[in-house]
Amino acid sequence: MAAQYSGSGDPRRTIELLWGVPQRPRRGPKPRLSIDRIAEVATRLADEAGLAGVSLRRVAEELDVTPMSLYGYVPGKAELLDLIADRAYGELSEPAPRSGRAEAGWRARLETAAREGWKLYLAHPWLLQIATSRPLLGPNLTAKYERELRTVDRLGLNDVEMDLVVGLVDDYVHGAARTAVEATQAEARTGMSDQQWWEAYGPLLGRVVDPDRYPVAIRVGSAAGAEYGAAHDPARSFEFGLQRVLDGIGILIDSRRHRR
Amino acid sequence: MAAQYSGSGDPRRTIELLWGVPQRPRRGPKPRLSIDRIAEVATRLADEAGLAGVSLRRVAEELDVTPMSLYGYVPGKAELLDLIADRAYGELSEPAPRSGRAEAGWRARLETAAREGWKLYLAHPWLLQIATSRPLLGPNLTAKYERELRTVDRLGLNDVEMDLVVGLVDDYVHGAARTAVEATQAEARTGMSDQQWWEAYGPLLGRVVDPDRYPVAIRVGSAAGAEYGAAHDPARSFEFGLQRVLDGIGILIDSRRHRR
DNA sequence: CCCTAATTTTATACGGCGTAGAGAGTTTTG
DNA sequence: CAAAACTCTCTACGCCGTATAAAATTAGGG
Repeated sequence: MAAQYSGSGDPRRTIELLWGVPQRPRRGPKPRLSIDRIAEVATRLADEAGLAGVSLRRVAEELDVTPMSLYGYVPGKAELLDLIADRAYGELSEPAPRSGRAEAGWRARLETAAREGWKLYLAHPWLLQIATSRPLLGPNLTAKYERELRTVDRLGLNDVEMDLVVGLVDDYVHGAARTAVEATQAEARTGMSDQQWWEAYGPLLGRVVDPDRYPVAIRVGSAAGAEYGAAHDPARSFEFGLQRVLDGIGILIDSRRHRR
Repeated sequence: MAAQYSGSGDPRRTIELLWGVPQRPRRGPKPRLSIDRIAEVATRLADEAGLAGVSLRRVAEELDVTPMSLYGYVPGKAELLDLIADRAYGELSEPAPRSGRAEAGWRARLETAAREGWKLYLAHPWLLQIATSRPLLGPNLTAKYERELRTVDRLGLNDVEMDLVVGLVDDYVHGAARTAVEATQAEARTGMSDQQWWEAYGPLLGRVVDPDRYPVAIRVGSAAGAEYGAAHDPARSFEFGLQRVLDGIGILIDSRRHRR
């Protein structure tokens, strides 16, 4: 899988598309489709078969329509992907109201936000592959940013630090989710469990690897494999890493608090 | 760009390919190419034009050969991508010798390892898009794992914790590098600087966004934008996040040390 | 009411992709 | 020197995104 192209067309149209600016038709035949139905189908295809399963031709077929007719609704594939990405972020909950006293629960709130992102990526793994260069800036991704910022508002951090903290958590969640999804998909694609795979090809690997070159890797790899019952335990890795990240953020927040 | 497929073929062949197990030809004409030359060209194309710029047809053309002839060296495109990925990881330095006293410098060592990964991803952004489901397990990625594990060996962490710590750092570096690369490529693709982009489309965005819904995002976004002189400052974000991650890991290491 | 302008939808086509299959050419072995 | 083993080429299939032009459909203005 590869990060997919995105947003190559006219940004003006893209923005209008994402934010649902109504279009102005008067004269011609009434449209048989809607942007929503198109996005819905594209999302379903992506969920079922990954981004590779989303082609304009397939989407059109599902809607009983010529491929080219989609271009009346969407400037191109890149914009369609942007659209379904932002829609997917819309599955996240709305921002909690801004509470008065923020001090207490920042960690629980930030943790919840991170876990929601994690779950979303596992539910729609293709999200991880959609390149959001030019930060997408759809309504739902913006809402996610807003929600995450609120978890660290009024803690003594300045605005730039808030942005950095949120960026750190997002980067970590994205990276961890990617690892998890790849582990999952490997099993789905090869039809072998981790254990089967290692039984089948471990010996071959053993014959080819020089153990003197990778002593720690071999030791740790086996220990981890034994403990997980697999090569990885993505959920556990995520939780472990999240706690460390939050610990690190906690140090920063404490230092800012004591300074006041 | 999309996370690209990887490793769909026979794992046996893939492993042999990655680890350079010599093939056994006796009879036929001598090969006009080599796996190395093919990988070299593919890497160059990826560096120049991203993964999308790598096609077997283009690689073949560069080598003055029919596309199909490549199949004599490589089982398919997926394996070729696996191959150039592992080769790229080979640009990283060799593992430092395992020092006797490890206690002191774990933080500097881990920091260096993280920064090397970061630099590698910026040098070969397509690495971020190659899906390493079935953890690739080439010699150079294994060496990277070994090297990173050694930075946290003999600090009181058990083997599983060492694996988790290294995984955390890798996930974070990957996520942060992805963000950085996307920001960079956005500028390259649109031919507009961040500033130009915002000047051109900011007003449109302002007309379409409900400011009551995103108060904190708007405040923080502007503050961050003003400070960075752009929408993001990826290098600064990376350094900031890395320090927080290391702080968090430090807490864990301290707690384990005191327990002994 | 009908013609015309605006709009949607279709048909066809181009150039790209990965790779299957069959055959031609080349080298070594018995 | 023939045959086996191997490399390489040719052709072809079914995908892809989308450019272009023509056909079908609707609404407004005279």
